[in-house]
Amino acid sequence: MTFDRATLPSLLNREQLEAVLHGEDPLLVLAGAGSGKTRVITYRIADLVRSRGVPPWKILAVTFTNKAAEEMRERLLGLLGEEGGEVWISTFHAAGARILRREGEAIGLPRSFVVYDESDQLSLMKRVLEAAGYEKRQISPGVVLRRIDAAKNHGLGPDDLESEDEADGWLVADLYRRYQAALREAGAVDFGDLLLRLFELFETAPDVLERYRRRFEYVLVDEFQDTNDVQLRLLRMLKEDGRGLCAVGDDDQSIYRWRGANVENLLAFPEIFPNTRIIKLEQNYRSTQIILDAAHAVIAKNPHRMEKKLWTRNGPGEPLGCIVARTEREEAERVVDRIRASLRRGVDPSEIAVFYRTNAQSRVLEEAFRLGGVPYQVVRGRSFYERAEVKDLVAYLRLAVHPHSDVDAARVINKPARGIGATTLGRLQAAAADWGVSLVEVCRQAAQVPGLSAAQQQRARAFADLVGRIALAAAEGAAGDAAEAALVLSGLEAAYLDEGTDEALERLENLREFVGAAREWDARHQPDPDDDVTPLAAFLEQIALLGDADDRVSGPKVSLMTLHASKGLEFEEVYLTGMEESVFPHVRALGLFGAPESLEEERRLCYVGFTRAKKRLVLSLAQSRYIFGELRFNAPSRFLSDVPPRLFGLEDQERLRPADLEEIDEVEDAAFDLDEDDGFEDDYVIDYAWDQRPEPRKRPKPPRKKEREAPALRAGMPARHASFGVGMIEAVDGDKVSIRFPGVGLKRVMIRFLEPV
DNA sequence: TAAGGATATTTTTTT
DNA sequence: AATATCCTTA
Repeated sequence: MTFDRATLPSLLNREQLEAVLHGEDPLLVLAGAGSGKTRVITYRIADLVRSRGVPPWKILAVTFTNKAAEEMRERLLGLLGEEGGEVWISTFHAAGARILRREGEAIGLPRSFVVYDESDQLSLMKRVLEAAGYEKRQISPGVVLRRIDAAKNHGLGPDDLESEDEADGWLVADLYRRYQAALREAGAVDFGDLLLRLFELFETAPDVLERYRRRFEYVLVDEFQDTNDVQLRLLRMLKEDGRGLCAVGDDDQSIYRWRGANVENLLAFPEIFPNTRIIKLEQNYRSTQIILDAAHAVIAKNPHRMEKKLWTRNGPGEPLGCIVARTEREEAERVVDRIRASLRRGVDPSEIAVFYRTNAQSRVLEEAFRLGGVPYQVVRGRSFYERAEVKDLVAYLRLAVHPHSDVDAARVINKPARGIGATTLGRLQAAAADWGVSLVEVCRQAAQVPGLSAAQQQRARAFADLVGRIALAAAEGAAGDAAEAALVLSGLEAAYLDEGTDEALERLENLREFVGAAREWDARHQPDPDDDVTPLAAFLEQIALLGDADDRVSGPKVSLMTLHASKGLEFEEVYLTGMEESVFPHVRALGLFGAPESLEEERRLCYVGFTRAKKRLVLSLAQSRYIFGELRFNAPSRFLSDVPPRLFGLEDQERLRPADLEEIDEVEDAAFDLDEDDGFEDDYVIDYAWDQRPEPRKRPKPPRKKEREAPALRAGMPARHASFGVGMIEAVDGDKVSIRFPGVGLKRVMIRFLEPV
């Protein structure tokens, strides 16, 4: 597939075509869900390059997630071939990191700076609080960090906070200053800094700004409704008059207000940049009319929005589905049952998704999927790199690149245990504060530290030594070699092997997988001659910014994710779970807790969720659910009653009553023949479940595990199976039993999937 | 100093 | 329910 301008009219509708061919004046594309905005952006870039002779490296395309960037890059490669790879496509944050890496020395940022993620920030803030002499109980590091982060998103420094009317502004300002100083000492930046310090760079070094101004002749920004104030400021610096700037967005899909996103940026775009051409894309190519009507019914209740209504030629489609369960467990099981029915009908598992409001809801769902033997995949941003053992190894590697990173040093100084406990660490940290040097440096000069015994001095020196040796290995080789060296030299490998428990071996397995990921990265990335950064430093940056490298998923699977993670994706079948007041909309958006604006954001989130579905949308709820380990009874979500009953197939009714939902639910279950036995489970489902790699994080308590693994079962005993219900055992054979379920017939199933009655 | 148990605290969403 | 933190004991 290559690009040819002449074919565009046959590929695009009138508005899309206009957006693609539009000239240099600022352009704002208001693109409803599923209206083909990625298509517009990619074709516009292709047209700039092929028809208008713009060198690809003069184009910057900014996306909101790394996933979106990846997808766009692929599409461009398809349209433009190799040249497509020369377009700069990345998130704002990744672009910031890249520019700071090259130019940051102008504002005192070392070339090898590390990017701190949330947990790094937290440990740093804890240390800051301690050093500042605040009582631990009085100030929560998390709260302070949230305040600082909010300030950074608005482009505010400590001084700006001091003048705020908030009574504790001075306190936050004080901690903000100390926190920044600590980051600077560690040679680190946090997420907010990637933007804010870029701004600082452009302000202090006009020549640098000028270079990038000239370089980025065309800038395209996707998901513009979710940009924050600093991002807008950066754009205004790069494109003062807006010429060559194209923003694409949808105010109805703004769901990151809590992170500093400001819809006003989108609404005010035409005023900020004079001569803006506005193009609306309202034809939807993704969903059925029923799904669009449902989404519209929910979003229309928001007062402040640019009125637009999506339409489609796809036809009405089938009515919405509905599940009313008694408990969250039952909800999960019923969702899985319906999915199994769909799979039997031949729907591709990768075309099915289950959404939820909070990550915590995934646990029960995962269990149900595992028990039901349906292949699934949790789409989580960065779970792998958040595992404790992986973070440990990363800490060693970051120390190798940057020995000043005290957070990392403190993390691994006694990992594996090498006799440097809390007391010794405290003394070392005190000395580091006194002398104004890093923890590793203090360790090197341990003899000078007051109060250390000879043995402790020796251990501390050995640690400094270790860091040096890993650094040596890292300087020479690729990221993979460095990771391997860290794993072995640190003693982590030996310690896990020594421990020898299943858990330890699993952690070690994760670390080996990490080494593998590093090697794979080495193979795929040739060093950028511009950057003069070691492969290891580049790899570390990539894992700080980017999530799980787990996109090399094997085989088709059902996707589980939060509503936020679903943005930009589409599936034939979508299950939206937890449709209950105070789950969705979330408690914190309701009544006492939330401002009215947060309820509006929940509504937009619902709109986003609905519009992911192409053909079938099922809404589910549980009448009772454990929250914080406490049983709660929640009313059905207000979003359910916003949906006109006719969309559920109830023709002659004005309003939806709770009882109606249950009725629809029952009718549907019957329609799907959920009890049908067609051998599907045996061939596909159950075996698969047995293969599935266990989730490392979940380790059932030993007594329960035992019971699960080997219940004492004999012929004649009853047992319960998650999907088939209670049946009578007829024969036991190794780890399988033959068991007869009423209405299902005789089945051979793994004992593991049975529960005693 | 390390390990294990009791107790407090937490969860909205993520670059 | 699951974790982080504190506290006791060996």
